[in-house]
Amino acid sequence: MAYWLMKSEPDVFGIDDLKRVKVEPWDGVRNYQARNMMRDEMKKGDQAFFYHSNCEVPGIVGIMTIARAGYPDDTAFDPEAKYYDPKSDPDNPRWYRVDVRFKRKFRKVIPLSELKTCPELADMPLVRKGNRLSIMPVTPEQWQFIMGLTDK
DNA sequence: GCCAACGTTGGC
DNA sequence: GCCAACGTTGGC
Repeated sequence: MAYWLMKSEPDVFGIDDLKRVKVEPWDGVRNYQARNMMRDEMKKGDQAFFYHSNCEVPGIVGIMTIARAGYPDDTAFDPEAKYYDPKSDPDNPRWYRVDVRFKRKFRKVIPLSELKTCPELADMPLVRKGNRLSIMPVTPEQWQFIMGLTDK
C-alpha cells in the first residue's frame, strides 16, 4: 500500500465536501506527472493526505483512501464541461482520475508553514519552492512523521 | 529540437 | 491582487 498527497482548493472542493459526499471522482487533473501517478501507480486501498491549497491556511486537513484505481477522466470528453480537452479521445484517453473516499478530518489543520520547518520533510515536493505538483507520493517515513504532528 | 510567449498554480 | 516558478504551446 502506498501513500499520497493530493491538493484541492477548498473553495472548489474541500474536505468538508468529501465528508458529505463520502466518495468523489478526483477529476480535472491536467498535468502529465499527476496523470501518470493516477493512471499507473495509485491502487485501491492506498491512503492519501487531503491538502487545502490557495486558501487562508494552506495545509493538510485530513485523510482519504483511494476507492478506485485510475480510469479515464471522461470530463475531458464533454465540450460543456469545465475540464474539456478536445485532444483527449475516448478511444485513447489522455487524462485519468481516481475515486477517493473520506476517511478522517483532522481536528486542526497541519499548516504548510509548520511542514516547512521540519527537516524530516525537506525532500517532499510540497515544501520545495515553486513546486506546483497537485499529486505527489509520500514515503511511509514522511507519512508516519506527519501523523505524529496531528492531535488525532 | 530550441526557446519565447503564454497560461496556470499557489503562496503570500 | 501580486508575482515567481513552472509547464505547455507553437513558430521556426
